[in-house]
Amino acid sequence: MPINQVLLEDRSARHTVSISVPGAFSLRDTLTCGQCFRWTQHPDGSFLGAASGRVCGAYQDGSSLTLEMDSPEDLPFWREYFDLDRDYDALAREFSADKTLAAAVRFAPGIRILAQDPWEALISFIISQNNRIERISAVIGRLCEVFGEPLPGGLFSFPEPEILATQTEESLAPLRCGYRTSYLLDAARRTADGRLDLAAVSRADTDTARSMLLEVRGVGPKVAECVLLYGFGRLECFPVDTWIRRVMREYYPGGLPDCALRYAGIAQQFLFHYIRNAGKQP
DNA sequence: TGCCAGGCGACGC
DNA sequence: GCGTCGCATGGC
Repeated sequence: MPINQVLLEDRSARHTVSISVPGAFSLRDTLTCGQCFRWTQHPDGSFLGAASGRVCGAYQDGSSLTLEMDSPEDLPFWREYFDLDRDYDALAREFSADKTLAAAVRFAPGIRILAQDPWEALISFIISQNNRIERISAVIGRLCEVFGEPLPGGLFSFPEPEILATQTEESLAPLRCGYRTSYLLDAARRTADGRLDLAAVSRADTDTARSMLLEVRGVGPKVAECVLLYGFGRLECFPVDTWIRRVMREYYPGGLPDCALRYAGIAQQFLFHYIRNAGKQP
């Protein structure tokens, strides 16, 4: 099975498992639909990425998903990360009560909501504001390379709050993230000194969690919603960016349909991908 | 060149 | 409370 060149060089230290996934699952759509920024695709079709200090090479062939991990004990972590144990078929049926949502699901039924690290999600979506996905990835890549720890496969960990908290606007300048630098510093310092307690956010009800995140400079309604959805698994949260605003104007002037509300965040990801990409293919 | 990007904070009213 | 504007950076 072709995983990727980088990892093959150090194969002895790695562990490969192939698992069966639902037919609709799409590794590619899941990793390239704009919810995460640290996976790269290799010419052989495999993906290489890191999350929570773990490295993963991933390759999909139909209903077979092959994961190359640091340790066999990481499998439960990656199952949860890729949300492999949720019944998305049932979800698709629920969503299909609405015509637009049904079309969005049909367009890319294999998208899954990744369970990302809260701290990484916070910083990533602060950087995402008024920015393009390619550039967000580039900035985060530099952030990890400069301030993270080296991992297998030439990757780097996401830098801890304590590391970023001791930086300055000058030392962060090489990231070229513009005016968001001060936001990033505020988030890091609050997290490092406990004014923002991500474990407490995790325990709190969603309204309380949201208000805790909104205290960070550079975190407004949209970023808070993204952090809750992608970092804390609050699947009812519904980030509204320029694309989703377009969807709302065009299809839902009266608000989201009832069938979307319970898992509005998942619906949002399908709609986001749909509005950005439908029509691009011939 | 101007416009826009997974927005937000400051400001004016 | 709501609308408008500036904001770094970079691609088209």
